[in-house]
Amino acid sequence: MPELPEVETIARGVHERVRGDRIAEAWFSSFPQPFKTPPGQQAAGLEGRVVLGVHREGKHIVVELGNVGGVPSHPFDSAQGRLRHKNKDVARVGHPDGGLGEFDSQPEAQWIVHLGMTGRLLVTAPDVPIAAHTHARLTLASGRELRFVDPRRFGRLEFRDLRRGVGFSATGAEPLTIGAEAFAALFRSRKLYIKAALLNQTLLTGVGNIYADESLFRAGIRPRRRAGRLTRAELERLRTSLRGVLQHAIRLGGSSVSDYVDADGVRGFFQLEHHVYQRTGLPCLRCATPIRRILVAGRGTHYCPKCQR
DNA sequence: ATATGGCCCTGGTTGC
DNA sequence: TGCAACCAGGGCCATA
Repeated sequence: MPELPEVETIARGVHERVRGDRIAEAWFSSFPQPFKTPPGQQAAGLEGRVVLGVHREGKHIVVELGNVGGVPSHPFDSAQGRLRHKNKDVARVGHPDGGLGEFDSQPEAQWIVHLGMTGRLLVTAPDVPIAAHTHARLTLASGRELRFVDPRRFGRLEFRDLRRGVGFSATGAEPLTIGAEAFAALFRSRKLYIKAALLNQTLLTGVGNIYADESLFRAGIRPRRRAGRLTRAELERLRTSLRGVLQHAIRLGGSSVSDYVDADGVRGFFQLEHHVYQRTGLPCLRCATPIRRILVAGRGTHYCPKCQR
């Protein structure tokens, strides 16, 4: 289940691999489920456009696209495509910044990918077999393909023409950068459980079930505390715990239980050392009390009854 | 306005 | 052993 750290890792990986490449052809499956924009409209908007960059907003991957007729700032050498594809250092040769630097031209459109529960965004060689539940295939000028695979179809694909509308922006605050004052204000006088509040994407964006449970454990707060009843000190512990666990997971390259696959299609199974998540009945790593599992906001919720008050 | 619960989906796990 | 029922949950929508 991709949350902020997994999506960040995937966005960075895709950025490094496809920046400067051109979308030659776009194919979409006939399932209606994953498409916020009709597939035909997405294909028409994507074909011919240049990928200026890829970044994360909340749990969304935003692909910034340049104009149809333009020349890519860093044209991809198709003969070297595979070599670059397999070696990150080589891939950086054409991109001195090597990261999420400024665009070289103004984005005209965006392709927005939400991975849902089981979505994967892969950069592959064209001869890699098509996985089951592949819903999108973008053939790139370099010869490689950008594929979207999603068995459960909880993911979403959207195309935005920036000349006709506004760009994508996440609904909630970024947990990595939000300050103490703004964080406390999010929960003030709210009656819902703090666990439910952390999952609410209109308050904070990017936090899912794993990091909600883990940050509450690290902050020593029970998931069924009412959000508005937390003290200022508890909120500050929660903010720093959340930021810390997210940053840690990003450093590890994202963590997940079963569905995370990195942009290369290589299983990036960097399972974070979860303290409570899916450790029901196992001893708490801090005090050895068995971890308890309850249901909050329809989600499995794990906590230590002794460490969390 | 705020909060809750049902629904969409398939694959892996559980239980008989 | 085999098969069916069950469970997982992010986001959206209807409802209270």
